[in-house]
Parts: sequence; structure tokens; C-alpha cells
Amino acid sequence: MSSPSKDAKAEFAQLIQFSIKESYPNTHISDEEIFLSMAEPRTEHGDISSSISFRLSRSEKKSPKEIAEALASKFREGYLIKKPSAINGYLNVFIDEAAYAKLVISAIRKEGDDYGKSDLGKGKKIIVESPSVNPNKPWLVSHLKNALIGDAISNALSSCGYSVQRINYIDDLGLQVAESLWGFKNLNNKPDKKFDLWLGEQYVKVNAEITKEKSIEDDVKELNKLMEEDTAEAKEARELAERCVIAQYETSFSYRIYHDLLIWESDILRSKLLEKALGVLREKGITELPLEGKFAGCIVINLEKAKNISKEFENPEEKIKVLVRSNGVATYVAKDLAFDMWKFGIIDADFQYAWFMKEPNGKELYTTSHEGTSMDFGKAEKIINIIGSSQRFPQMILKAILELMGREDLSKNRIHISYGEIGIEQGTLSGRKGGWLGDERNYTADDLLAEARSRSLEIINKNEKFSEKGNKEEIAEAVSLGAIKLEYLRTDPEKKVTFSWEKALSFEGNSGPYCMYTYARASRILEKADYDEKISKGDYSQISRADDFELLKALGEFGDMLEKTCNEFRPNIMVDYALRTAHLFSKFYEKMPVIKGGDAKEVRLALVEATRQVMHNALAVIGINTIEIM
RNA sequence: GGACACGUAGUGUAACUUGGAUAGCACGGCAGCUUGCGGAGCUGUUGGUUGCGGGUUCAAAUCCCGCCGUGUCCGCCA
Repeated sequence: MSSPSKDAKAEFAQLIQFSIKESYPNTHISDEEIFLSMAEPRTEHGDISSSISFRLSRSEKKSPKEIAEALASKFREGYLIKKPSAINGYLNVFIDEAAYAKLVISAIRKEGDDYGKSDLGKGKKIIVESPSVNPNKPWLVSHLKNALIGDAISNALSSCGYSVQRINYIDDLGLQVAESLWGFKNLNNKPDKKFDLWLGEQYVKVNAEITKEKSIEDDVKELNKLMEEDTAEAKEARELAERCVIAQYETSFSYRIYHDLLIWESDILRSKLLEKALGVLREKGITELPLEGKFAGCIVINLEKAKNISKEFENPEEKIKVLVRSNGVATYVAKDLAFDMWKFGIIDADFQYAWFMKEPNGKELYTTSHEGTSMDFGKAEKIINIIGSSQRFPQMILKAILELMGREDLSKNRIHISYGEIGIEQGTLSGRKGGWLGDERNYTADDLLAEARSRSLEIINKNEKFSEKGNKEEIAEAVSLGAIKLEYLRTDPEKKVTFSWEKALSFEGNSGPYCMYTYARASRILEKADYDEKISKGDYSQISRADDFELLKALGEFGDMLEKTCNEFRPNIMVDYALRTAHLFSKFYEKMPVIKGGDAKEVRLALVEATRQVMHNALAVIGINTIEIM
């Protein structure tokens, strides 16, 4: 719950306020503005800097340089913050090493796995939907990105006190499942490999058949219609999809990704969610039923008034969106909107929930079902959808409709985490055309992990000396996951990515294994040191102003970084932090002897222990488990 | 045609939301460091007109305007 870096900044801000009051009694400047003026200066100048003199320069009609000097002369020393220096108009301060070391190290020790957590989202429910892969194919490397972002964001939000519902939406009524069901009935129903992979491969074949024989397309459409009614086909489709989802969860669990609830399109249909949603829109008077013209017989919505959401809606060609077609079939936007309304608790689905499976993390995965009990899902204050950037426009429409309903609050709390979709060097990863089928290995999440495992085993076998103590298979497993997850999450989600085996399986430099390695080394030092946990007050003074203090500063920032990750919904902030901290630890480790550190031994050991804990906490947010030996 | 996103050394990227001092990191290249707390490491070096052109400002990778390039989306499809 504590954030030492925030404490230091707050103290600095207070001291600046005091100086301003002394030097310029008639000038008032907000604390927030002072916080915004702070930055990290070059190492030799100090630990925190403020450019507040530049702000004051105009109103005081003096140069920033003069102001900084005036402020510095009136500056009082604080508990953490030492006397400042004024350089080029900047106010630079050093933090007191011993006091800060005590603050950081004792906080990390006391709070352990909870260090850095906050109550930012205390009492608030939030729904994260991810990855919602169609239930007729295996997870591809592209779906993995979605799943990993969802996992990391959920972890971060949960650490910030939110009550997170991790939901996986399953569209078992889509045309894709209809095509797969057609294949199951007409091509082959004897799976000879992992079910999702088998079904995905067959799906590619079905599409090839459709291209050759047009009549199949009609059959599939007929099948799709039957699936939406109370028929034998509907049952078959659900069963087929469930078998696929169970297979997909083998993949999910192998990546240690867990969810709380599956929501099936067939259950949404049965619960009449769509009708209720349309009812709400009708009551609000924002839907229209054109009797003539292009949209005769449809239910449409006019988005012109939502042009502050997107300029696109100013375009007269674009502003009318169909919710229900003239044949009575709802569009995807309408379905999504109904689902959104349920998530926010505006409409009730009366879902019945059943147990689906026990997850390896010990929690239960529930599912919507035609029979079961009622449970307390939904009714969230914030909803997050992790969806590829190609869906940006429809996602914008959903925000716009909430706004038209007069619910700007919900519109604001409906968050689309858009991510750049993954491509491959040649062709696309299309599930339909089979672009994901490779010659030697496929572009599936399973193949990626298998490849990573074999590569890390190779490396482990070369490093016999250290890995002999541990179980090689387990180490390979952990390292592989670390490598893949960090690589997927290290860049801004929005950037588009071209998949390459080399990049995804990086073990050196800015990599997952590098972070895990620093953790393992820290663990070994503590093990060897026969370390007495009691640090006397005097020992903190052994913290110097070299690599040890740089590391300490980073440790103090963890809580800030966690909140930033949550506020911006960008896991790469946490990855960046973990890498930075790992680099700082490596430098410290290389240059400053710990066990042979003489008088500084105790405090350096405490720093190692603290680093180990913070690395653990940071990697946990990213979804990476630390290991003691590698 | 319109809207949105992206453009930073050979490559992958950080910093852009909130303007601040010499644009941070990794890969690659080159040169080093292990009888030493774990070399999946460390040190040094190489490489940048931050796509281009204007503007605002004491100060621009960051904000504004206009271009250029790449990608995505724009159906009563699913």
C-alpha cells in the first residue's frame, strides 16, 4: 500500500510550496502543477528536479534562473529531501540515501507480495473480456496476444484493488461454427489429434469445399439458422463448440491464463437480452423504423448527435447504422450493445450459471448454461474489451450509442483496448484460408510454446552447472513462458507486429528470461549469505550513491508504475519497469560486492532481498512466475 | 473519397496522454571482462536532420496546421 517515490515527491512539492510562499507571498500555484513539473534529472544533478521556475518566470517577471536561485535559498531541508541546487533554472534535489533506504526496504519487507498494491479501484467491479476466440479452431499466435494482454491488465487491475471478472465470450452461433458443424456431419467426425487443432484444420477444408461447390454455402446457412432454434442441430453445435473450448483451455492453462466465466452466444439468445436492449433504446426514443428508402423495414440508429465521439459520424453516409435488418436478424453491433448493457447491469439476462471446470490455479471456471443457479456476475462499473484494432470503428459506435442513451458515464467507462494485430512475413494468419498452417509447425499458441520449450531445454543442457539442481523440464517450461509473455507484452499494444520465431523466443537482452535470471541470482545470494534479517539503523547509512541507490530508487517506484499500468491499460509500462529494474540489479550485482561487502553487507543483502521481492511482484503482474533456479 | 492508427540509428523499441537539461534500452557490428556473490551477465565502442514542411513557446520527438508513406475500417456480409 505504500509508494516511497510518491512520498518523496510529495515532500518535495511541499517544500517547494514553502519556498514559494517565502519568496513570492502573493503567488499561488497548485500542488498538481508542481507535481507535473517534476522529472528525473541527470544523475549528477540529483534525484528529482522541478521546472517550476519556468512557470513562475512570466508572472514574476524574472528569469527562471533567478527564481530557481531564490527558491533554493529559502528551501528547507526535509526528512527525505535534501537541500536543492539551482542549475539553469531547474531546482534539483537529492534524496537522503539512508532515510530513503529505510523507507523503501522496510516497506517492501513489511508488505511482501502486497508491496505496490493500491486501493485505487477499491469496491469497484470491472469486467475484462478476452480473448473470445471462435470455438472452431485452436488459439493462434494472434489470439495469444489478446489473451496475454487481457491477463496482464486483469492482474494489474486486481492489484490496484478492483474486483475483476475475467470473461471469455464464446460465439457458438456464428457462421464459423455452422461451417465446422457442416464439416463434422459431412466430411469427417473422427478427430485424431487435439480437438481444436483438428477442427481448425477441417474448417479450412470446409472453406475450400465451399469455394468449389456453391450449394454447400446454402446448406451451411440453413444449418446456421437451425442452430438458433430449439433443434437437434443447436445441441450438436453447442456440443461441438464445447469440445473445442475445452481443448482451447488446455492451451490457456498451459500459458497459465485463467478466467472466471464463459458466456455463450446461445445463452444470450435464449435470455432475450437483445429484445430487452432494443426495448431500452425504444424507450429512450433513439431508434428509428424507416418505412421507405434504403433502410425500409430495419431498426436503425442515427449517430449524428454523437459526433464528439468520432468525426466519422458527421459523414452523412456513415451516420445511420442498422441494428436489426429488414429480415429481422440483428447485426453484430446490436448484439454487442445488448451484451454491454448486461455487463453494466442496465438490463438483466437472468442467466443460469453452471460449473464448467476446475482450473489449475484452484479456482472454478463457470459458464452460462440452460440450467444452473443464479450468480453474481455482471453489474460492473467499468468494462474492458480487448479487441484488435481493425474493430475500432464498431467499438466506437458502441460508445456512441451509450452516449446517445444519455449515459456519458458509461460511454466513458466502456474501454476498448485496441491492439495491433499480428501478421506473418508472407500471407495472413486467416483462420478461414488456413494461413496459420505452416510447413513444419503451425502458428498456434501450442506450437509456439512447444518450440520455446525445446529451445530453452537446449540452453539449459549447456548450462549443466547451475540447472542440475532444478527440474530441467520445469525450468524450461517457466523460462519459455517468460520469454513469450514478455516479448508479447513489451511493446505498446497498438503497434502492429510481424510474427517471427526468433523474436518471440528471445532469451537474452530485453527478455523474460533476463528478468527471471536476476530473480534467481538474487535468491542464490540470499541463500549463500546466511543472512540475518535484522538491519540496524546504522546500516542504512552504508547505502552509497552508486548503483545501489539507483536500484533502490527503482524499487521505490513500483507502486507508481502499477497505477500507471492500470490507468493507461498498457502492460508494456510494467514490462519496461521490470526490465529497467533487472538491468539496475545486474549492474549493482556486478559492481558492488554483497557478501564481501564489509560493513555494507547487511544493507546490500537487504537490497537484494527487496529487489527479489519487487521483481517477483512486477513479473506477477505480467503473468510470469519466478523460479529459484534456472 | 472519408475516418482512425502507426512512422524514432541497420533491426525491434522507450519517452508523446502531462512540452523541460546531452532522445533511454535491447538486437546486430567492433573491442574487452570469468581460479571471483550464477556469463541467460557486465564494460567500452559503433550508429539518430525523432517521415517532410510550417506554426506556437524561453523550450517541441511531445502541442497545432499542411503534406508524404504504411496499415486498418467505412455493407441490411459474418
